[in-house]
Amino acid sequence: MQIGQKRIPLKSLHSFEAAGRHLSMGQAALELSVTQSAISHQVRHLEDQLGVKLFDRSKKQISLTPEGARLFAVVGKALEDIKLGAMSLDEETFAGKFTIAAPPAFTNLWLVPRVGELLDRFPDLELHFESMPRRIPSVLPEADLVVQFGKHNWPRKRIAPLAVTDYKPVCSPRLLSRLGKLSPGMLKDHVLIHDDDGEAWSQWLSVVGKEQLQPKRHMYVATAIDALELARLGVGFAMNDQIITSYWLGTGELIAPFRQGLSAYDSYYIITAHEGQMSNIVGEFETWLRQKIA
Amino acid sequence: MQIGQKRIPLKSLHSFEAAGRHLSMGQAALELSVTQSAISHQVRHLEDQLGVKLFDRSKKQISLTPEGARLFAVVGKALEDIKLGAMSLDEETFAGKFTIAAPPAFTNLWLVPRVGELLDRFPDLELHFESMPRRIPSVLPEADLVVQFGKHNWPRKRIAPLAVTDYKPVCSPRLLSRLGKLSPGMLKDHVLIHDDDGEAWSQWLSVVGKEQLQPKRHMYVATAIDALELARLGVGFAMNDQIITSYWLGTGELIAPFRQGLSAYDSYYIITAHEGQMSNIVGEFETWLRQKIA
DNA sequence: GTATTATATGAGAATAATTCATGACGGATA
DNA sequence: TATCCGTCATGAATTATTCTCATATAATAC
Repeated sequence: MQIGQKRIPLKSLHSFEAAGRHLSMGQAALELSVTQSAISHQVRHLEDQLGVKLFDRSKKQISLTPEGARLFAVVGKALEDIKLGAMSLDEETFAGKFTIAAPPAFTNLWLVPRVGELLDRFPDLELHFESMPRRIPSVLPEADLVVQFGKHNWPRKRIAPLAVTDYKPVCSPRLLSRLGKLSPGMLKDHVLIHDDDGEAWSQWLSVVGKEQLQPKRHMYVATAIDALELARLGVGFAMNDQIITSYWLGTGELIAPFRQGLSAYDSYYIITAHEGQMSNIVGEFETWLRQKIA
Repeated sequence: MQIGQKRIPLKSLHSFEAAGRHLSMGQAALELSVTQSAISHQVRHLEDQLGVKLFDRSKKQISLTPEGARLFAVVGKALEDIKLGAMSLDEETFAGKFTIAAPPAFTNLWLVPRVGELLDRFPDLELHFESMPRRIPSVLPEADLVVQFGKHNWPRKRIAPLAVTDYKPVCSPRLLSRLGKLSPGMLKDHVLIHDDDGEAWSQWLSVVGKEQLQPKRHMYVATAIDALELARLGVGFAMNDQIITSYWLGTGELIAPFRQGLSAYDSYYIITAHEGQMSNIVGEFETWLRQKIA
């Protein structure tokens, strides 16, 4: 496929997006203050460039093809991002405010339990916690300091390793006590809980030589918080790193039944502005983070 | 500010992005196979439209202004998304998959505890849970059924009320036992925990006639999960609806010390495809949801 | 079948992007 | 400080793209 070699005609995306939203070229034309003909030409041009039919025109009303629908979702979001980004360019930022963005599970299971300390350590700050999804989003959240999982570089930002992970399966002790034998093979009778697209489990299974294993069932959640909660309730086996699981391992509500882990699966990184442009608070905060996580 | 009224000249973004990446218009020109002049014109055009200087040209090498840097981050990733989206247009989607998107706290504190039932009730589905942030995002997550907080309409989707909320402050019983008197005024000595921009608390305070109240401190988190966790740990008072708080109220780890609530603050809604295009499973799932939540 | 509504199409007009030729400016060099 | 070099800016001319206009075509409803 040669798509992607070519540059996408960005301008036609405006027409495509409007047409997709209204499911009507006429409406789209109205919104953009051009003629229906212009929309038609633009959409056609885009289809030609991509080599994919985007709309079905067989009926009276157009409808998105599956390909069109997927592109529409992506483009809609991207355009919205751009618009919002462009609109907020000249906004000022309040000084006493400090925002840290981190993966939800990191926030919930690592940061939140340490908030007491944090409030004491930085008594003058108004603290804001934001989400930094594990599936790395298209736009870096606006934050003074971002903790992200995975070595993804952002233009004009500094990235620094924070901590390496040790991925291991975890489950409820109750689930385990029912079973005598303890081998990876037994997972075939259980539910595997994923908070990614299956990558972590698949890697782990191949490390223990069971890449062909078919579990009783798969279940996919959006955050590690949910994955661990499901595991804690005895639904099945989750797979996560120690920074996050240690909270429940500590209380005894989860156990890690297998010794084998994925020690080099991926790491946590810190994203900040570059040295020069970085405020002192950010540096202090980073130091605090590193001390506590060590 | 009138930015945003105008449509952004998408085509110039290509030039801007390349120039920002190389920090050189000449390089950018080379990459895009045009002349340096073309890049210069385009960047200038973009700056004019946005009314913001994007580059500093005082030195020998151009550099992004703070505004330029922010736009660059947004645009860079948005363009990448579009490119990737366009390239992967002809991939297939798997049928036995059922995705439900809901606010993180709803997923974690309402859905997850009922997953056992859910797995029994729908034994043949591969369940996926996605996030639907409370601050309603620009693009509806791709899901068969979305639970959202607030009556926000989406083009070509069906919206139906699911449940009304009853917002009340909650805190740890430990926090409360230290205090004798129980009046909204005492909140001035405590930390207020927000999972929005302060709206819920501000409304509640005005209902109890304390709109002027200055608490000891404010603290902002991205999800209700974190807010409730902080409350549970005794950090301060969170403010949430009963569907979500009932989990911890049930275990006794949180209490709702004030009788006064915000009963009409906002509601949960279900977003699905319209009747015609909706699969049976979605209908069954919705029925299950409604029965359980009643 | 006819009216109606919606999209497609081709040619020309309008607009926008690009080039070309040149100017301007900062930094390096001697 | 004069000169050179590399980089970006600018205006007019050129080229390419986008849009409109006037119809054509197709599906639907009556």
